[in-house]
Amino acid sequence: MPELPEVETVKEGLKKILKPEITIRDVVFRRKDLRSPLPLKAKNKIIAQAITNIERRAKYILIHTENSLIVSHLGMTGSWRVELSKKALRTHDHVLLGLSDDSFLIYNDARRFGLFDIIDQESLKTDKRFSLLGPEPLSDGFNKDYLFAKTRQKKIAIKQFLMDQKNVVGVGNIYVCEALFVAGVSPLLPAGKLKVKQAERLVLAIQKILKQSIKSGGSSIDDYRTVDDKKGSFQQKHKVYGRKGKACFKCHSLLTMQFLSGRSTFWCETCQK
DNA sequence: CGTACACCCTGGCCGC
DNA sequence: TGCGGCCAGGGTGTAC
Repeated sequence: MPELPEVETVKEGLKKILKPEITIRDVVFRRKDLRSPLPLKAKNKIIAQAITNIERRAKYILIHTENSLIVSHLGMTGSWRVELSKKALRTHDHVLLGLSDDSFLIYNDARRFGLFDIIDQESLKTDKRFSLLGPEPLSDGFNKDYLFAKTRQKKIAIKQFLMDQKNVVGVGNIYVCEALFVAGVSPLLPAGKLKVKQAERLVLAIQKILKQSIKSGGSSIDDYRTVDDKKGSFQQKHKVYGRKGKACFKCHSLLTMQFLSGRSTFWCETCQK
């Protein structure tokens, strides 16, 4: 579910709430693990610590404290929200951060594909989860020359290439479909066959789609919610995702859906070559 | 190394 | 109304 626009929206929402003077008063883990074990022993590292900064890297949210770093990933169904009382707890609320303003920051994740970890600030550089990541799609490092060079000799489909976080981060199943449509590139095209022109159109399309979605607060198909527990609205602007058998907005032929490495893939066979 | 695939897990929806 | 099957925005481990 959450791709770059959703994670960015959640990060911005957390930033508004977690003012610099706020400290973490208490940490409660309501189960032992999500996808990986919860850092049961490391929780003392963040107790009584002030929150100093919050940033997003790829689809991860990084909450800096004075001495440590909270690493969070929303997986498919993760969310962060704030409550003023423990009476408001819901099923799948797995981590509670009690804050110095008496509110609770809560990580909820039905499918538990997400991540909540506490690491040392220095380990960020060496941590395997981060050291192998590709460039941010909205940074200068992601440009047509990079994409063209990086795709050379690659046989995998361009869609899979773009979803591989080693090549570029933050792009998931929805936005890759949308960006490929905007760029007029077939998801099945072997990455190595991409022309310079197509690489240029793809970079621009990815950046445009991601920026538009961030403005809409992301796409809420099902579970995704902002920190205020609201839905994003970009799903209303999807041109191909979820529109199998419906008319293409450009040429009116019927959109195709096919599974590609287990992920549903939507596109227009007429407009995307 | 690159690629393909199963798997982790719960819930909602669809068809019977 | 109930139930089984299928599908879902992600990432990783394993096998070739």
